[in-house]
Amino acid sequence: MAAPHGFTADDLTARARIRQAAMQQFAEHGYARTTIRGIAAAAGVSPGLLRHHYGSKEELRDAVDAHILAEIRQANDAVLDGSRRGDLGPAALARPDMKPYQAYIVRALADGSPTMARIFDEVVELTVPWLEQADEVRTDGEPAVDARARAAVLVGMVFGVGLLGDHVSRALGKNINTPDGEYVFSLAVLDLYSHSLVSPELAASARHGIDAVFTSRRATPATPAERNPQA
Amino acid sequence: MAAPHGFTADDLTARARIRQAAMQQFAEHGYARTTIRGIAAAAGVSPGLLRHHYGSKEELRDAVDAHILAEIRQANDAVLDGSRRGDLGPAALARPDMKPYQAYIVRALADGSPTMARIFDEVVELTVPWLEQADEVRTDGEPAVDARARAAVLVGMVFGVGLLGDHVSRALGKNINTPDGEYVFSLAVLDLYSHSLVSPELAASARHGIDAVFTSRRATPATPAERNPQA
DNA sequence: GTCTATATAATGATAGAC
DNA sequence: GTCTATCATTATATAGAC
Repeated sequence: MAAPHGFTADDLTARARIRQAAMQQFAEHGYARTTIRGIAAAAGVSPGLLRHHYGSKEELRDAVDAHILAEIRQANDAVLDGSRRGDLGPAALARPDMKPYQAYIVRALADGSPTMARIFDEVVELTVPWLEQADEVRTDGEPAVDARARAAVLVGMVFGVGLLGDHVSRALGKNINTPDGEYVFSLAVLDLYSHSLVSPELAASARHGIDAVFTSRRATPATPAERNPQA
Repeated sequence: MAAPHGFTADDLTARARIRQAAMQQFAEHGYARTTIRGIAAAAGVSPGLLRHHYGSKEELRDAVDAHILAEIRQANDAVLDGSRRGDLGPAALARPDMKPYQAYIVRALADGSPTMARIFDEVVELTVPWLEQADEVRTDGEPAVDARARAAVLVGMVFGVGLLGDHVSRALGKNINTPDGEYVFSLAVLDLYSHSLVSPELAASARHGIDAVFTSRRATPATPAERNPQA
């Protein structure tokens, strides 16, 4: 969000500025390295005021989580009817109206926020039908694992890359937090999504390698049921 | 590693036990939340001994980084001749001999370790020829962005998912740190690698959407040079 | 609602004995 | 090489004035 349209940060109440500053600091530095004093300074208020409005550092975090959850719910209801949600899949996080919360969401996930964990799970649910749609045109037989398992891993990868943005930017030669860098990043993600990265032969070989490793390690071959835990 | 084969933790010098405990604690809790006292307790020594052997918390971190870097170099030289390295691509992290370091590497990346940043960059380099190989059999024209850009994003995703292992495990219904969970995880990753996740039509539509967003935001259409920053 | 001042706890760093 | 004891700093939590 930043400030609502037509208003600057100066127009926000101190309470809102604190929440906003906390979101930014938690997203940038993580919970542990963020200090109450740092948030207060960023919000232009005294440390004491944070306690007055939010009680403690942890309660402030909870308030930020709750606020973002509410914003997401509202954005979802406004932008999407239910029938379109399945179109999004793992790209849900990339929606323009999610942009201000992206960094916070992934950082809070890494920090163990239960609220953001729910978001994660919901995006996994969005992703299942998205993968099932791709499965329909699959030409090389049944998937090795069910769609939910693949969705969990895929969403983990898509969310997780946000935690390594500095490294991706460096390797990319462009900062992915600038419009140019974000553009290249988006195209790269889309290209990776829309193409197979290994040949069927190499995939079969890798599959045998995986089975060999885990069969010997577990001393029993995997059953189909184990490969499809949710089925 | 854990202890070298044939030896238990009790056989290691205190210095080595401290390094080992530090690696484990940094990997599990991150640098900021890990305490000197916590490491000392895990290693079964006094906090003072950490200073004696390593000087400070940050120097201890550097020592862990250097040790892991050396282990990786050694494992690379032992297991691989140069010609085989390109086969690995982003799966380099998944190599069995990298297993003990996986969690530390990705956590240290998120914590900004320059040493692990070098590892990241090297895996990106390993991944470029891997993607170029896939490009050779591509049937739908030139990639939207060059292989290095896609490699950067792909490696970011593969490494990044390790930071959200708890959430992936929950969504998966299996702990990916157990053999069963790791097996399902590996199969899911391979399946995602080896299949296109969106139809060509949907990809083209998404491409138009991306171009529309960034064209309007930047007020100038992207040039081919911008889409291929390293070319 | 907002601030200043202070209490309390945790942590990294240090000194010195064995 | 290893430990105990202590210092200095930082951060959160709290109390009370305006």
